[in-house]
Amino acid sequence: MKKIKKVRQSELIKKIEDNPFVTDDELAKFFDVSVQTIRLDRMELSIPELRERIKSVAEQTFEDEVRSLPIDEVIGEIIDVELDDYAISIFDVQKEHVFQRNSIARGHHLFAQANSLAVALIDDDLALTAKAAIEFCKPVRSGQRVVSKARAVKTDGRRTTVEVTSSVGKEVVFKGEFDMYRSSEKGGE
Amino acid sequence: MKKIKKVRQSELIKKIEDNPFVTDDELAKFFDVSVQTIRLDRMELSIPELRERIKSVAEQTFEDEVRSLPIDEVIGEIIDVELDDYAISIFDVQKEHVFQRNSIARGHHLFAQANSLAVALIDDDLALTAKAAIEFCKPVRSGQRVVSKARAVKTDGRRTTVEVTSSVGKEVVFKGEFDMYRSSEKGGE
DNA sequence: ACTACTATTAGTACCAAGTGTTAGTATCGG
DNA sequence: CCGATACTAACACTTGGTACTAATAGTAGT
Repeated sequence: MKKIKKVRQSELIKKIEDNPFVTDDELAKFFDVSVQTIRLDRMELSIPELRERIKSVAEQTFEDEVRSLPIDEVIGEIIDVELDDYAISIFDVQKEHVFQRNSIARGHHLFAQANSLAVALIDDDLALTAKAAIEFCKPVRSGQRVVSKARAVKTDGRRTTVEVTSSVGKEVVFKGEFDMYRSSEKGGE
Repeated sequence: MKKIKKVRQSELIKKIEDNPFVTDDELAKFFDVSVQTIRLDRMELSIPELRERIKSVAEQTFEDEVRSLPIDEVIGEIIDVELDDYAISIFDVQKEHVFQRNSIARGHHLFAQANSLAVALIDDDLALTAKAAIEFCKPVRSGQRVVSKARAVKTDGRRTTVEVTSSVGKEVVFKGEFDMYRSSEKGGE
């Protein structure tokens, strides 16, 4: 005997979630009902048609791709910099930067903001991070704006120590000490 | 005067790459030619139709999602994991991960691989990085494959210390000690 | 000037995967 | 047995195309 409506509909949901690329026709054959019944089910469950499903999946990807491009360029926006002295950047935490489960920002984004700020601070063509000691003081959530402040505290030949503090409002969320390496010794200016 | 064919076609490619969701009709209006001309152009350039474009974008996402479903949001590809013990991931450094000037991988990518591996290693819904001490031992370049190995070395209540070592071939390029926090204490097994 | 050729436009038939609507049939509970 | 719910069927219409044919405009070659 055929499955009862409720059962079919709940299985339909799973089926479509599992493979959003399935057509009404295929579903009809699978459940051994008419295409119309599948359509009615979709109506009742307000599941959009195949093309809309595919489109929305594609739109997600596309937006993600577009948004993750500039991540490599500069993480956060540098709003002030005095080379070999201090630098400030801001970074707006958005949905794509957080864990889906708990909407807490993934550590590497905060690290990336601080690290790239430390790199930007060094007045040299080739600045690399040699070591770092970091601390994630408080979780950061989607929608929050992180202000990162970097300060060069010590320079010794090709090594520069940079201290970075990131805050949301007045609360410190991240602290790091970056040991930076440069290709040439700091020239006297 | 209208643009010559060659020009239109090269712009058409950009236009579609830029926004794969554009219809022939919209393109026809944009270039002020007939829909048929756009279709002929697509044929010549072997650009698939709207739905196929969208579908292929969606398929990518879907495949990606499937791959990262259980081990959510990891940088690099996890190839082995034993929860609360060890984990291994690989990460292929590509052009977009390096500084343009010197083609050396940006630190935060190596950090991200190590950090997300440390997160994946923790057998808990909510794993966060509290502190980390890291060292970039050797520059990594575009095209190289970084193998990252994480090992849980100490667990004390909600704190777990994870040691991560990343190598290219036999050479260690990154070392890190991550102090991870979990939402619930590790259950005795 | 005539021909050849390219680029463009127009129009037709067709397809997939639907929507929206109306109508008819089955089946089950009370 | 009646009526509600569930299901099926049929038809017109929509989008965004493919595939094909035919007509036209402009340009170059000889």
